[in-house]
Amino acid sequence: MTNENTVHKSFLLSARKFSQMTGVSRSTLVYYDKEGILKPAMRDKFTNYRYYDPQQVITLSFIRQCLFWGIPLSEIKKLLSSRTPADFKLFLSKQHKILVDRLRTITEQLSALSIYENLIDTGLQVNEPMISIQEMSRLSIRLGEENSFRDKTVFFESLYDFMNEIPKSKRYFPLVGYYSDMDAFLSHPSEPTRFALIDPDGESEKPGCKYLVGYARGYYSQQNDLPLRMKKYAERNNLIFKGPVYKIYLHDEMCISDPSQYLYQVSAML
Amino acid sequence: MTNENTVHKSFLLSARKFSQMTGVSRSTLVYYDKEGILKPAMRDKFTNYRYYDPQQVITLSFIRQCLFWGIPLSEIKKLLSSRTPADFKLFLSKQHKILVDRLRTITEQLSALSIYENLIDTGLQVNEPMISIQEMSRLSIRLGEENSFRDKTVFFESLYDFMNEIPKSKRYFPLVGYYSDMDAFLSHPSEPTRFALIDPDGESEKPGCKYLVGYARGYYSQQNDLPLRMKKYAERNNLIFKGPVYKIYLHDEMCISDPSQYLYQVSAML
DNA sequence: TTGCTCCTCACGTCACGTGAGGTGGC
DNA sequence: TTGCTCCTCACGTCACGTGAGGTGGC
Repeated sequence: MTNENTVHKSFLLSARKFSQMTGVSRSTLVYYDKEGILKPAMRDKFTNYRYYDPQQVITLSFIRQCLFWGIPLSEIKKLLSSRTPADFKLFLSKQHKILVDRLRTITEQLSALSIYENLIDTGLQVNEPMISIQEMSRLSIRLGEENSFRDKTVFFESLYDFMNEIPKSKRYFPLVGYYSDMDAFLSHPSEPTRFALIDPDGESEKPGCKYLVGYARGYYSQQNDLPLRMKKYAERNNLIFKGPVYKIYLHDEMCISDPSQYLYQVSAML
Repeated sequence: MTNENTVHKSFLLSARKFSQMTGVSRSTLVYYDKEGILKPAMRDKFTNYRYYDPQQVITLSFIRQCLFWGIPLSEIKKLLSSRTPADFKLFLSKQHKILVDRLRTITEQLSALSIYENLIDTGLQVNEPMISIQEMSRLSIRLGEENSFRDKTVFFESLYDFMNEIPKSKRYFPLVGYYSDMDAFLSHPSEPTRFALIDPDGESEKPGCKYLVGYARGYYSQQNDLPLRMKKYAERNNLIFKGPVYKIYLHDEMCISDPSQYLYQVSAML
């Protein structure tokens, strides 16, 4: 009897061995046993030890692969009991779509990350009080509708309208205030004509050309003397503003806790 | 008093409004409140209702962004209380690496998926009993060490050795049996000289050229008459085998429950 | 009174991980 | 007796979701 058992077990694997070979923890194996996902091929009648068939490595790798793809164990259980190549082909094409979606999301996230990294870097190197003429390169943006600023909640009402327009997946791109021209910026510096996002897939653009560029700190709806300083600078240097003005936050809520210290860059097209 | 309260609340947002504007559920907001992640700007003294400041939309979007990046709430809490642009830049570059890793993993998964989809498709269209000469295209593979097949557990011992050689992230690619030549395949059809994976990043290759191709069903270590049939076919047609033989499972554990029905393709280089 | 919004509190989820306490054979 | 491997069972985790039961102002 004992002999028979030993012979029988000789090609089976103990829980520890099975765990080591597959890289799946023993507690996970116990869990799969309890849930009926993967029962050991044999149980010792006296010690109740679990013994696995080498074949089961393959079932296990199937389970793990499905889990990686985000399929819940309950679904996997169904798949384990009945699958045909045709079924599985359908299933794989579903997974294919899911992975392509994930890929797109991550690519977008990486774009956003790079943009933020650049903005923060720029902000760290900036000479804040200085106003200067800069050749800036093209920037893809996503432009919102025109703002109305009807009642007292001014800034945020409009911002919400804008935020609701854009798909959720895009909301992590940095926010831009767009002013149709320098007059709009001068008369209402905290009320941009439109909101925009820096978005590599955006359909609008901030053109690449010469800009008059200044920096200041403050919260979104806060006012200061930057508009006037830029105007005076232009007058002294006989500059003429020929297009829209962009307000871009270099250091915003992502990296600064105190809203009064947000750092932004204003660039007015020349 | 009531009046003052109303005036005060006029620019604040009720829990429902705040939830709607941000797309974050109310139960999540309650949770963040309890955990001290995001406390409402005000609480009504009588009803205990939560009221949020429009500014808090921004803090919330920061939290959500971090969660998306896989940062636990406990970490986010720390980040919220103290962050400088320089800190945050470091933090972002960490996240950058994580995202690049995820991207690579998903790209690999997509490759594996496409390979499986192709194999399954091929298997569905195959005329099983037929042996034929086919021009096959090049295939990147990852070749393992030579097998020894020392004791009784033959097939699986060697398979484990091979599986342990390759990184875990690669283990989902389809398995291939590699035989150094036709004689090796004929004498030990269930004991490949080496194991291999179909892997686009593999350093070895199954060359693109003419092969004698046959199909059969059965489990990994199972034997049948395919080797002999291929040999006879070659003799009748005066074919000479000039290189290794590859055994590729078209339908394996991924799509068939019954191991005796696994479908494989054997291609012998001509 | 009814309907509305919001509250608190307890429990569930999902795929495990982590001990505590016990067992059988060398 | 000690050390080893394995067992079972209960509870924790993490970021919420889901009710149950209650409240205050129109």
